[in-house]
Amino acid sequence: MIDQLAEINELFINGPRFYLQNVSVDNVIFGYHEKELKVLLQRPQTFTRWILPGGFIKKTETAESAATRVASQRTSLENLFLQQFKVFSKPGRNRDELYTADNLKQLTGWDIPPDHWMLQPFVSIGFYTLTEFSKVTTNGSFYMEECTWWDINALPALMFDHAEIIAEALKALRIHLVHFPIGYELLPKKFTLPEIRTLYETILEKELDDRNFSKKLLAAGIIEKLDEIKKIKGHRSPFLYKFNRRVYLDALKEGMMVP
Amino acid sequence: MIDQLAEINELFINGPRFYLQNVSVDNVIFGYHEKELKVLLQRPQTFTRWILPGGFIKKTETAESAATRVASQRTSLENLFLQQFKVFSKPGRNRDELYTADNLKQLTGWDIPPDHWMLQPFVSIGFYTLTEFSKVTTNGSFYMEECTWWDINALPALMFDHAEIIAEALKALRIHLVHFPIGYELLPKKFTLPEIRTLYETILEKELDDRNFSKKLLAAGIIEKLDEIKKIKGHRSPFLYKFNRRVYLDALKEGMMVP
DNA sequence: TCAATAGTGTCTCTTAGACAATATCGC
DNA sequence: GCGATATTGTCTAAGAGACACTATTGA
Repeated sequence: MIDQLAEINELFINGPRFYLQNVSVDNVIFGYHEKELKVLLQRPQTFTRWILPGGFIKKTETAESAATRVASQRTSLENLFLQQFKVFSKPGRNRDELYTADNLKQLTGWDIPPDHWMLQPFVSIGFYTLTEFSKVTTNGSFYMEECTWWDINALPALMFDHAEIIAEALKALRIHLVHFPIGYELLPKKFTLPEIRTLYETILEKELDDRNFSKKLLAAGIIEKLDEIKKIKGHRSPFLYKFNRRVYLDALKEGMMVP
Repeated sequence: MIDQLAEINELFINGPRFYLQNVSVDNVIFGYHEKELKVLLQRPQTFTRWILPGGFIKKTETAESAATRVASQRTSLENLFLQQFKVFSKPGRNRDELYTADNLKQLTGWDIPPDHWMLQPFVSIGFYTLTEFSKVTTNGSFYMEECTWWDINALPALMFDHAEIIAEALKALRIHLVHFPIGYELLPKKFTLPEIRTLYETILEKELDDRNFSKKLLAAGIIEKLDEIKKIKGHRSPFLYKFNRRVYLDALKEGMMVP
């Protein structure tokens, strides 16, 4: 916490010395767990609306490192693979009636002049990633009262253009999903066919034919059947499968159509 | 020219007031003409290496408008559709042994202090577009001695990380090409089958089967055969075709596999 | 008639997508 | 046996890709 406080002081006071100005990163961290797709949002203590986890880029790091750093400061997630998907640059995009010098002063205790660098226009580089949200512990940063998951279909009121950023990230995720396999980081080592199919169905918000779906993944060699079943009460127990890591990674590189 | 000079003065002196700092746009403008794929580059008067047409973003415009503005300042191209493809942010990416305060002073006549805002680190938003290069007249900007087309396979020495930006843009263009039709802005209203096939072959740097290629475009309805031929000396004259604009635009929206 | 290029059809193989009956488990 | 869910195969249609001969023009 000391470190974090020191970093925040540095940010407010010495920001322009260490950080790039007029550019930020915003992370859309999608979390999946048991048929639900969620997004990680945070709310600064004194604000009534929510924001994406985001931050500024140090002069000594890439945008990707900045996005990864921001994500791991807010959550227990290390080494997330965050993917650039779009730059948002509409003039006025980071003006918001809540985001004023007064409110920032109230939030931080610092005296923020109206021309403070953080109140300047910013273009934001959007990143997204997909993770298993039950594994994530969120640690709200110093000024953040809350940092929690929200269902993708029931988002709270957001600040700035962050609703638009989430919408664009979802579009990007779905396009990505159709061309590349997903699931390696999201499912347990051993999983069932209904589990992986439901994952796809949840993200795409449409039903997939069970026969065709498994046929395709098996034919491609992406997943392999194990000699075990998962005990489930009340009905037939499903077989377990595992990813073939090599084929999976090849498909990631080369691309393939999935659903 | 007066306008341009005024703008450049404003840029050097009042840059931080009107322009975003630490962010720029760089345009990879691909030009196609008769089996050749080229890239538009410029060279500042006193420099020995080349750069991409690029510039800064005004606080009152989007990154897209900035890219379009820059492109139309350097060429006769208005309303180009420039496509964001990646942000480049490696620390030190815009350091270059040629790009020093001294050299900038020599180039511009202005007294550039070593901590001038243009010498600060910049992340750059990469845009690309594809155009017919025979239609383009280049007007080098004030400090640019030359602004010319270079063959994609014989690029000159470049400054900064611009060689990498071009390589990434080409990757993006090729992926785009496989999923969406191109050619509308690149070919004359009436064109022949060999012409459009050669366009694809040039960009992809591989041969396409002439029968399958035409079959596909015709079956999709993207192009339509006309009742005219193009007179060519020395051998059989090819038929002319035109795009079906509606189908073409639909394919642009929906995506399709082309080659 | 030759050189150069354009035009065109068929076959095979793979894949996408539609579709429904049977198996297992726990109660 | 029943309720709940998992598993699995076949058929058809469309598309991808391989492949080679004929047509036209002008010199």
